[in-house]
Amino acid sequence: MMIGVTIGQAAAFAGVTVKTVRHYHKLGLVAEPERDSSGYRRYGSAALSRLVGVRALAAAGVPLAEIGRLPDSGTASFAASLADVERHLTDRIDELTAQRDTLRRLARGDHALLPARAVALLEGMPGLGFSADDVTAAQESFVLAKVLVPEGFDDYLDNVESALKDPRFLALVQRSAEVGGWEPDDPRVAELAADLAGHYLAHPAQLKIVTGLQARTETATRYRLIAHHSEGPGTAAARLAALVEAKLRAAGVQLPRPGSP
Amino acid sequence: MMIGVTIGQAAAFAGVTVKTVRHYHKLGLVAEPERDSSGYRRYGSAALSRLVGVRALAAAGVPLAEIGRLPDSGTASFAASLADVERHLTDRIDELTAQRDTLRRLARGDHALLPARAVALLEGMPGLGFSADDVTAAQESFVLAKVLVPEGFDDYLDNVESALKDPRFLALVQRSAEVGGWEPDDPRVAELAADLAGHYLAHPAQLKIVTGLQARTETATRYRLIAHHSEGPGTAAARLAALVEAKLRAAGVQLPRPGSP
DNA sequence: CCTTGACCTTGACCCGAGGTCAGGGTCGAC
DNA sequence: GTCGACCCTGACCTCGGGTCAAGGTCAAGG
Repeated sequence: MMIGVTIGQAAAFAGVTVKTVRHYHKLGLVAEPERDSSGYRRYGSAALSRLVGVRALAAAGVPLAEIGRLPDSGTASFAASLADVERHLTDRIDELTAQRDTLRRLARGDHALLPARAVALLEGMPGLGFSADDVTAAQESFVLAKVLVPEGFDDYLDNVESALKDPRFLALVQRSAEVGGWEPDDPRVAELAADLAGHYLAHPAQLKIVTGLQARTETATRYRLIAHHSEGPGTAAARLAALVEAKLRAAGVQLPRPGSP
Repeated sequence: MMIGVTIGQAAAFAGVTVKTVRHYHKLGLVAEPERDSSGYRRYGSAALSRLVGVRALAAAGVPLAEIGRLPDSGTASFAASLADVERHLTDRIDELTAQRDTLRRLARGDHALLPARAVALLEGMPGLGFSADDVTAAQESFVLAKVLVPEGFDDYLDNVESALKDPRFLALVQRSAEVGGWEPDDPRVAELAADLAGHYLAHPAQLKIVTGLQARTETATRYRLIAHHSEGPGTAAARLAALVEAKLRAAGVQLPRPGSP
């Protein structure tokens, strides 16, 4: 007379796998039942009942460790424990919902989670004659500026927005975008550097694009990461930036120097 | 001239821990940057930019393995991958929400997720003179019946509901509930068994409480698990059940026997 | 020069809730 | 006696890092 069902049947009744039942035994959530002569576990009604109860709690999201410590069903502290689990569950749901919202922004091309104003600036660039690579480079610069100097980012966007309304500045920026294809010793580099420095010095409000961030960062390292982003060493772009900085310094503008604190 | 920032600074900028950055390197999500003379990693703007991008995706719930396989940002398949992740996220949110609902039912004393009718029956028991232990035993029997013979559970509840409207049957059930305190050889056991069997045979509709489940389960094992739940071997309850079954069988009622298939 | 404390290096083990694989024993049916 | 389905134990895998261990490097202060 075989008494009780085997582990496979018990698992099927409770809607779990055999492995799961053994796992519950190992964690002490369900007592190990008697074994028959061949060493198989045999489950009676009490064991099945316990297994179903544990399963109901586990399916409701109660962590297994919690189930092991749970007071008797029906008591007040039992209800309190469940309320605790429910809070935890709600937090997790809120977290995932926030993640999903973030993901939607990311998928909508709201690249790298920049604020709406920055996205608008980037989206206007192709209409002003900039290439897709230019847009990408500008976006990366925005991301870096936001990450490295978050408290100055809004002012930075203010400065860029108003400067781009000046057609002479816009023309200079457009010439600068072409520097990627030049040789470092191209004579146009020095010429453009002179024009840029001259423009900045003639329009102090626009000079703030360069100096505004620096006033906040204090450390040269961050400034250099932003200002010299996407310049390979020894390129025409690097030489252009160095020339402009030198000219501004010569005119008395304070700029961090490589290696200074 | 130290070029680039250290791992701690890069991690702080991206809002992650040092360990996390190294983890990303190990997974190949961010290329290992150059090392300085002392072997420290030095992060330039490109590496920082990449780190921030990876972080944005990870914070949006994209699995790290997915980030590694992700096509270039901006392409159609990139958006498709993100949509995939979003579906996954939504599924998880739905799952957790369902868990929370289940948990609320469990916490509200909606014991073991029985249907409303079963809960109503259990809640009516104390008013009929049953003890808390009796209610618990009945609840466990319900749970077992539901798990072992789900398709017959509704009919079973029908039978129990209508039988309990018969005051003579109710009186018998109340006497049966006291059997837990008796000795197995108590003369009242045989007396009660005779009364129970007589009542079942006189009221075939109520006999279905015993035979209805059996007609569906087919296997003796399941029937015995339900019918003989909460009877320790050698107790008065077990003897009572055996006597009732014997009398019913003698009257021609088909009941599974221990050991039959 | 030496120490102190903060930072960096690699490597190994830990969490939850089981899944999967390996190697072997047992059952009922043919 | 042999097949397929079931059972046994034990060890390793997941995922996104956290934590610990044991040691090297750096800048500042005495």
